[in-house]
Amino acid sequence: MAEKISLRKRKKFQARQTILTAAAQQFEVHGFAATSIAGIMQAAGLGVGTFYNYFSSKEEVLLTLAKNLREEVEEKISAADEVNRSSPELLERCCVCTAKLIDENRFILPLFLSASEHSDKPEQIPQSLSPGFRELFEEIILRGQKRGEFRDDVPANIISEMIHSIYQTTAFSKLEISFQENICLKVKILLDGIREKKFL
Amino acid sequence: MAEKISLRKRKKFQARQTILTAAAQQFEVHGFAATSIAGIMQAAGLGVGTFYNYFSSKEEVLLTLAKNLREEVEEKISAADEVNRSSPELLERCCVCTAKLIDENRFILPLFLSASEHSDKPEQIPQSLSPGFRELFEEIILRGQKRGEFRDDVPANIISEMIHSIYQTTAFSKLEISFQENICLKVKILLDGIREKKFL
Amino acid sequence: MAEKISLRKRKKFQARQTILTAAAQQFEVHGFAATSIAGIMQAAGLGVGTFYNYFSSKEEVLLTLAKNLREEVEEKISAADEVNRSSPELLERCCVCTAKLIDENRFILPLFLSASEHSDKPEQIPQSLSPGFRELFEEIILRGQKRGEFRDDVPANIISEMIHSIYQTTAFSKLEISFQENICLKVKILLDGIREKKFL
Amino acid sequence: MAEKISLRKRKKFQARQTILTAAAQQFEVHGFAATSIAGIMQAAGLGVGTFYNYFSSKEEVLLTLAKNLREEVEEKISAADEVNRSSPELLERCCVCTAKLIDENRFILPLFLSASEHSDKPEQIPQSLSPGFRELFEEIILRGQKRGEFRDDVPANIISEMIHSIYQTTAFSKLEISFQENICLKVKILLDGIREKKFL
DNA sequence: TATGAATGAGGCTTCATTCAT
DNA sequence: GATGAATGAAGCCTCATTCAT
Repeated sequence: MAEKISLRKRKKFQARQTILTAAAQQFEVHGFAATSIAGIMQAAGLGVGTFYNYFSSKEEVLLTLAKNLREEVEEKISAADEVNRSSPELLERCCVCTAKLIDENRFILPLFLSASEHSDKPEQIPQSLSPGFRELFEEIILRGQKRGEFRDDVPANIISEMIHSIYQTTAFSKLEISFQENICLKVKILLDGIREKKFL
Repeated sequence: MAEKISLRKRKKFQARQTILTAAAQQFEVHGFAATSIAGIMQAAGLGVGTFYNYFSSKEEVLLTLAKNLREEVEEKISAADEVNRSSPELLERCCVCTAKLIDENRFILPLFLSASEHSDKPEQIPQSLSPGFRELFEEIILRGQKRGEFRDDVPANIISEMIHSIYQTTAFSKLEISFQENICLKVKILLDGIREKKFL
Repeated sequence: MAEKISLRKRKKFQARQTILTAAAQQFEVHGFAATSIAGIMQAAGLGVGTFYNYFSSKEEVLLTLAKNLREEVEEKISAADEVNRSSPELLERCCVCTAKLIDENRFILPLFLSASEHSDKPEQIPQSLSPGFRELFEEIILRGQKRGEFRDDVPANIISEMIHSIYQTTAFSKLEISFQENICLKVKILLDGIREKKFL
Repeated sequence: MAEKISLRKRKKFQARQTILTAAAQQFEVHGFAATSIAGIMQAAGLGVGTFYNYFSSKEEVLLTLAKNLREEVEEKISAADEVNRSSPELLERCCVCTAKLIDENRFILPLFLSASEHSDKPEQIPQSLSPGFRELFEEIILRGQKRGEFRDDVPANIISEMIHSIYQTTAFSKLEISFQENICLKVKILLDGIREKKFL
């Protein structure tokens, strides 16, 4: 009986996963606005009605995809934080590994970021993704500022917003350079820009 | 007769203006996707059909709004360029006055920038706005690199993309600081980050 | 004064004519349903509103075009009738010269005939064209039947309807033969089919 | 499970049928152009959106109706051809039984024939119906010409076009005679007109 | 009389959502 | 839980028609 239930749960989980994957692919190909629920479910090889057993809207799917990504990022960052490093070093590492993850799920971040502008229901797409990133970065910056490793004439939240903006736009970049390299260069500039001058 | 025609043309121009303004306001309030043509025209106090006497789609309206803004920005930047200044100084000034203009038309830039990525008719929203900005900045940066005022281990187009990203995201910022101050702080970081080290 | 009026009238007549010609051309190019009043007036180089000074609907324009054609045909047929001929000869001549006229205004007949099917206001397109033709032919046939030149086991109106049908479909023919030759062949068959057998 | 599916499929088929019937009726009453999809679906007692589950345009509906009719006609004609007959006899029989079928679906043929010429989307209404008829008749005529039963100074395709025209116009006839009788009389004339003279 | 901008009814089409199976 | 046909609201767009100039 217990097995039966767990089997059922696994199956249910599977369908959910299938939908998420199909949605991700459709979003990537057609963009958020141009993707219909019918399209997702066709790509998923499931009936339209099934969608509503798992999600209540396209927005929720996107949110879920984004949350998954965020969780992965958080995990990686936490791992990076465990070793004892200087704040600039830590920040750089975090930026690099975040870049790697976003690169692997490239479409999600930009989609999410722009979805709020392009959804019919913008209220359903809260600022719940960004904080995940931003707060993590902000914490590192704050610590660095306390330790005197980063300049403190610019608030930490501004700096983390700036990091955020780098990811966002770079994901759309048309320049002939890889996403990760592009990020690295920008992070280098930023790090040089926020390093406390007396350390130079 | 000539007056008659000019009167009519003036009226026609006015109607166009009315629609643009109403559209801008609706875009700002509801976002691009959630704004319907009927909504725009209702806000404009005109019949739905009238829209099509002036524009052929919502995208075209957005494009027009954006083009108008870009032209203003270009003009200001050209003016700033005329005086002889150091590249960092020039860049800062341009950033500041661009910020001022964008601030006055805040909703347009982000809308445009994201619309180009995620409209149903992306082909109708070309990259015609951004270049206007980016190329201007890129030129200044290139000049500064040649003069040895800016670091040249990071390509100019990456840097101008970074500036671009600052405007884009800051326009969405939820932080409790004015748009222009926010931009100023970020530009300060960026300038410090790209200044040639030997000058320090 | 009289001249002024006549000048005005001539002008008015001219505008009307311009519209008719433009409409004919547009109908020919785009078909009846796909032609808009705006399109006609643009082709005519006149303002949209002007249309309503002369006609009250697209249907009326078509009707006018058709009526003009019919009048021409009637005239020719009357002329042909004046000389004394046998009925078959007369009928053949009439058919031939009708074919010639229709050929010169090819688009009108088929347009008219099908417009009744494709207009939103079929009630406005009466059977007022066909009678013009049909009655003329019917008269000739009736006379021929009375004289014993044509078989009379088939009613004259059926025969004239058959002639009518020949024009109608031949105007649409995709066969690689000229309209007039095509008509001639069919008329030959018809004449052989309706000739009183005792004359053979 | 299999039954479930078949039940649903049966229902789906029924809905399709309902729409076809309703469309046919609406076309007959209001004409093709004046019939709206909303009108069809209201007549069908179904929601507007449902239409698009089955057809993609009014044109497609018409095409389907016409194809159905053509198939029926072809079937009948093939059957008539199996017995050994003289060409004139065969042709007459075919004409008669075609007339019967068209009579039962009177509105379809003319609609189709004219729609193909004057729809907004003429490309969607190919010459796929007429050939069905015309080619069948043409074959019979050709055979008759080879056998010396029909005159051969008029090409077979002209003659079959003439038969075609008879059906087309007679379907619109306002004469006070039944469709089938009307056709019969005209076919009699045509047959007399194309019979090889030496047989008389 | 000529104009053409304004109008809104009306058609088309999409699609999220429901619900009977 | 899975299905997919049915639904109708809602958006888009066209165009005949009006009317102030």
